[in-house]
Amino acid sequence: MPCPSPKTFDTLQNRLLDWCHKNKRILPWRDRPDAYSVWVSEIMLQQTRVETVIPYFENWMRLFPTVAALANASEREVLNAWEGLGYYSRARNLRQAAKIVAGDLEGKIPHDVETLRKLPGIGRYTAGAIASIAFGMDEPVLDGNVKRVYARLFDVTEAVNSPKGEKLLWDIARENLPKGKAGDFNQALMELGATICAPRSPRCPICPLREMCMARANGTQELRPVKKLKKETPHYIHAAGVIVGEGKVLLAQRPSKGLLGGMWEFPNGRVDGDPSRGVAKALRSGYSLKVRRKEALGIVHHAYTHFKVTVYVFRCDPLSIPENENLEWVLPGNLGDFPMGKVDRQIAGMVGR
DNA sequence: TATACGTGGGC
DNA sequence: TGCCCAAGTAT
Repeated sequence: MPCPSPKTFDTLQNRLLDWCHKNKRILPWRDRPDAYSVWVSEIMLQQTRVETVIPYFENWMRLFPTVAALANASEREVLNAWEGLGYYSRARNLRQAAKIVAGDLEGKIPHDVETLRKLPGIGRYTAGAIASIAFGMDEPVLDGNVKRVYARLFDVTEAVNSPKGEKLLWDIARENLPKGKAGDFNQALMELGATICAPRSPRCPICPLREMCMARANGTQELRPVKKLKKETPHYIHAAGVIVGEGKVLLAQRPSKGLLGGMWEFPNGRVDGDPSRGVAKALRSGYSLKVRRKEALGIVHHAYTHFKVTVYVFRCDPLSIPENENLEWVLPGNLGDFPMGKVDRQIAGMVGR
């Protein structure tokens, strides 16, 4: 009987695991094997770069070191810690989920994907990531990195953001999962996608999967993944009021759902023509505020995912302000206590100048 | 099933 | 400058 050659073990899984063991980046959550750290990092990393997440993760762990600490924190504290990270429903969902774990699950984070997925903010990807990385379960993950790696490696021509493409890729991810090593393998796949198999200019010459990728895909790598295109974003004109009375400015809290849910803002609204003519009307129709426009304070441009805005900012005098729990007079020095999106944080910087 | 949801960096 | 992209989820 012939002796098995080393090539016998030279599988996709072994190549990737071996490469990752030698080349993986040092990341703060990788020093913390506890499930809560994995959970928090996975939520923060959704649609967000590693370099952006690192300082937020470290600060978060100082403020909310355990599930119980997070469950006992206020929404305001949590949103303040999240400010600047974007997709703020992640923060509110994470806090809600922590309350469920602390209150209904004896403080124990579920090990299985079915129970994990019942928690707000945990979808198919995150459930697989927590189950495999934190608890050693044999569960696949499929994120943007894994989609790209597999789309190139297996020359997937179906759009990766179509239902058919997603189903195909989840099947591929499950079929290729090495039993007992799912956590390390999933991370290796994502690490490869992030550092070698990049969206643009993939570093194929130094890829550990080069031979098998070339053998299967034969030069189509740069054409993958295929994506359905998205539509263009509209551009809106807004007017915002810095309403000053008795040394304080008026802030409004946004509804808990939708854009910047639960965050605070300077009252503002969309205007059609000249912003200086439209500002008072916009604040009256949007907030029932009656104000008199004074001087212009500045202009803020911003691009959200689905639209762009140009915001004209005016100082205003209050004429009639309703009693409303979503409205609050704030000393300029205390504006930092109120979680805000980027646009309103910039406007806050204009106050007092 | 398509769309909404933030922000920052690269080219 | 403008567009693409990034460890997705909820509705």
